[in-house]
Amino acid sequence: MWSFNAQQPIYCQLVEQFRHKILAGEYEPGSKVAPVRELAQEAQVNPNTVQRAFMELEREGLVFTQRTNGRYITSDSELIQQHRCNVAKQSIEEFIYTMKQIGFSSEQLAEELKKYL
Amino acid sequence: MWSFNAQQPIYCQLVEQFRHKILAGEYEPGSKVAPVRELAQEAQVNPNTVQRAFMELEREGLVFTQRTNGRYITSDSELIQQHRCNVAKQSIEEFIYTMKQIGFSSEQLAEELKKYL
Amino acid sequence: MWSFNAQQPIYCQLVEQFRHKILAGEYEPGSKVAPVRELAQEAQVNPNTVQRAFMELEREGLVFTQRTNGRYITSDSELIQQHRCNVAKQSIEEFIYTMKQIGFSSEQLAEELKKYL
Amino acid sequence: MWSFNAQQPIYCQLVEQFRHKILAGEYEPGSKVAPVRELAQEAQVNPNTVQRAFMELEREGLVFTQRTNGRYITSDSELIQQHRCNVAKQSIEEFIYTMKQIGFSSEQLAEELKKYL
DNA sequence: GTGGTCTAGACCACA
DNA sequence: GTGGTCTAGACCACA
Repeated sequence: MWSFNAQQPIYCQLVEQFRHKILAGEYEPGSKVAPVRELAQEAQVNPNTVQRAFMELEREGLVFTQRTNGRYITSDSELIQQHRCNVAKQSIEEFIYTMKQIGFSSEQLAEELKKYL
Repeated sequence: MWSFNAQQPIYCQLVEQFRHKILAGEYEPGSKVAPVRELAQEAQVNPNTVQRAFMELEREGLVFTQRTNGRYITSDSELIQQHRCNVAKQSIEEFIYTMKQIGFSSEQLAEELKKYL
Repeated sequence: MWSFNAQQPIYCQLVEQFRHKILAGEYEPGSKVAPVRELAQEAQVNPNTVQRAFMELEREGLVFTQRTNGRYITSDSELIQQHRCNVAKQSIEEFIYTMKQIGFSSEQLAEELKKYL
Repeated sequence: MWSFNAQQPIYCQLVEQFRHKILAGEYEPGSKVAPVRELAQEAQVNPNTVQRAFMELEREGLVFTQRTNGRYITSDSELIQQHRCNVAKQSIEEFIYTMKQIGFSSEQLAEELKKYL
């Protein structure tokens, strides 16, 4: 379930995967997150690395900590929507940028995409 | 003309930008490449960094060195086409992967993309 | 009425808020304090947490327990005055310390303060 | 020169002290910051702890990293001014809040402050 | 039991 | 040489 590449820091990949699960609703708003140590074991990484990933997600407001009680996914579904739109936008823009850079027109790009959908 | 972010090694960003210019035909097949020192000055980076970028492009076959005479873009336009398809494919797959991960269906994804084209 | 931040232990915030109410005379000297369970419910915290806050206030002498009869605010108004002066002093010194640290002179500090009074 | 209390995490105290030195101009805008390892030894803490403090300062934009070359204080003196005003404002508001809470009027507060200036 | 902090130490990429 | 990442492991406060 958890796999990492060597190009990017593990904690960054953790952040991205957690974030996407939250944005997809796979982790339900308001639900409790598994303990750091448990996730660490599951993902086969050090608890500190998971901790660091959550620091970032908390900064983004997608997750919050209840002292001594554990972590929770935000219940603010509007915030989740906002983040989802942002990630989508960024993903689309990066995609278009690359395709144009290697010489695809808007039409060719859309045409090419269809083959993979 | 040359700009770099701090997240990624500069030489990687150079490779990507050179590659895209080759694949887009901006650097013509068979044409001579400017000397490393010149490019280094132009991009405001260390010549070693440009050197390292070319090592990668040579490994990919997009560029070759003629001893004592300088570097050239490959004339093998089929190879260029292949690379162009690969980059497009990879870009498309990564795009689709991310969008699906955050809960977009194929239709929604295509719909959303249209807004930005 | 009771609100807490996540940066500081709740019992510390309770201590501070109780103390300030005593020092301001909002809780009258010699008056009876509401039962721990009641306060806990009112503040939406665990009774143990309120208990711990009172232990600290008792250590400071601002509150005392009459076995089986409940807790009372001290009647020693001189002690209250002393504490009030201490808190004020500490607050002032910390304020001046910070302002000087970021480069405000005594005059600038006083000037700046006026804007907010 | 570097001293820490036990109430607050060391990395937070480091952040605060670095920040104040930047805001006071003690660390000049654009100047190079000593290497993490050096600062760690100077402050008698682990390099990771210093590292963590800088992560926060970078997030605030007061400091930036030049890959493999070291860290620098921001040259954006307007940003520094903004932060300085913010810290001052927060410090003043907290000071006023506490003093009022323990029963000082604006006049009494100003009066009391004078004694310490 | 939960998260938070800190250390010692290793290893890596970059330039 | 510089910063960045990661691990193992210890210890703490809180509730």
